[in-house]
Amino acid sequence: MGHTEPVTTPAPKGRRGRPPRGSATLSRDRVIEAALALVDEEGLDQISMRKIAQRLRVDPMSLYNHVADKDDVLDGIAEALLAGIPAPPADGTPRERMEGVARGFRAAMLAHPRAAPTVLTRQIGSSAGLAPLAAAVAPLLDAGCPPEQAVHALRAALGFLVGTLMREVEASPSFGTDPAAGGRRRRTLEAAALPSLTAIAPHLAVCDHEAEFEYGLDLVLTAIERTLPG
Amino acid sequence: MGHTEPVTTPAPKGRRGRPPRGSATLSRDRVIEAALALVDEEGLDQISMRKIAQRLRVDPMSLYNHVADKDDVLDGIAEALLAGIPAPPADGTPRERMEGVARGFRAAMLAHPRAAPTVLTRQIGSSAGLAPLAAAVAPLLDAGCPPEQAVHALRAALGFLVGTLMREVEASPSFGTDPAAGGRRRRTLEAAALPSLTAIAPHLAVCDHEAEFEYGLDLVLTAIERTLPG
DNA sequence: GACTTTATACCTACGCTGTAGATCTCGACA
DNA sequence: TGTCGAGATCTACAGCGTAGGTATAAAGTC
Repeated sequence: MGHTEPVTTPAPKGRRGRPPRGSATLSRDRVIEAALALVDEEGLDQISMRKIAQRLRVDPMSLYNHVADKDDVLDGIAEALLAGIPAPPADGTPRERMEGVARGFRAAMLAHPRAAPTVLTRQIGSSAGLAPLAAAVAPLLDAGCPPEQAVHALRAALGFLVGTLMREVEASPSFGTDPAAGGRRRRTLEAAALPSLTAIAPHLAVCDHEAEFEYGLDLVLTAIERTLPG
Repeated sequence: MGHTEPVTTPAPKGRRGRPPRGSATLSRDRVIEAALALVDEEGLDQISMRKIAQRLRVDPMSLYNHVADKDDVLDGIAEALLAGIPAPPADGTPRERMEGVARGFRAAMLAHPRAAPTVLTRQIGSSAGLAPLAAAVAPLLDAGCPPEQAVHALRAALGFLVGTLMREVEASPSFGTDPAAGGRRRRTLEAAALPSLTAIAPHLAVCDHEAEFEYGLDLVLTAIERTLPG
């Protein structure tokens, strides 16, 4: 019960000014780390500059010494997630290498599902995503694919990845996956008048994300493979 | 210059209570229509209950007689967009019919690009999306595709659609499309150290969304077609 | 050592947000 | 005519992002 504080007081009881040398100082990385932890726990829409500051036991305005604004924090979170993509193996068939990048990307997003939309739903201004991008094109170019076509293929594949991962992290339309898990009033697909829907309804009700991902990835990569010369 | 009002006053100068018979009354549809118009003009992140009310010349709290909360408004916008998908032709090859649904979906989203994320980035609790869904599966089932596989194909295709449209409406990672258009500090892909990137950089700089969409759609639908029996 | 500069922390305050709760006023039904 | 309830307004609150100001100690300069 020791000392009692007004509960809203940050921490070092109002000591102002530059912190003395020994003390743990703030930094952009610490801010973003705290923000990410908060997102993991409470969700993207629940974070606020004030809560981040509270977690760091610091005044909210102090954050602005290390971060431009809230948007900058979200950018930082996105960078952190992208940095979590493992470097893919440089050997193997082109197909295997592309699968490696795709799976690495997926794994990085699923490591922080609630934060994933920072990557999937924003323009990323950072260069953190360039390495995986390069790793994804390289196999195509190595296989003799003309650059222009490689870009087409890349965009198609990225489209699939983004859309599919959005569904996995429940940030996207999903029709019937996981009843009761979705927000609010998830109605039970009364479908009725639409015969083709009643035919597939039972299969819509289940969704093994991993299997679904692999199915689609195979579809897309096979299609891309077929456009390669030779 | 007639009558001057404090500018923040809604409209009928504070008349309280149930509106007299002749006057135009509020309704859920009117609220959502106004909200959609506002999103079209100012963007999703700029709308607020207060601005919607102002546009309707009504007190902010009046909206709550017709709408549960702000989230409900966004749901309504999503429904409105989905309702804009034209009914696809019921004849033609399976391929043509699926293309029809996909293009209709795209057209409906591009009709309100700034509102599109309400559809693309939320779980939709409404049945407004069921008709297009049914229209998309029907060709597969008609072609003898087993229901389970049809669902896999559907999910893969939807993933591609969502991801690609997110990029088109600039709500998603896009690497280098349309320089200067993107938010804030769109850096010029200094890439440098990554040779495979410098090889494709010029092609990353241009992006014809329509062509890109058709390329990917062809890729995906061809792949799906190949899994059909016969 | 003394003086200045600079980085970093805190504090106050503003305008905006979503919305709970109370109040008023009319049309509709008894 | 009396009562009721739907639908509008008004007031108010807690929370948000952040502009602007102030204090303090470290680092740089002589």
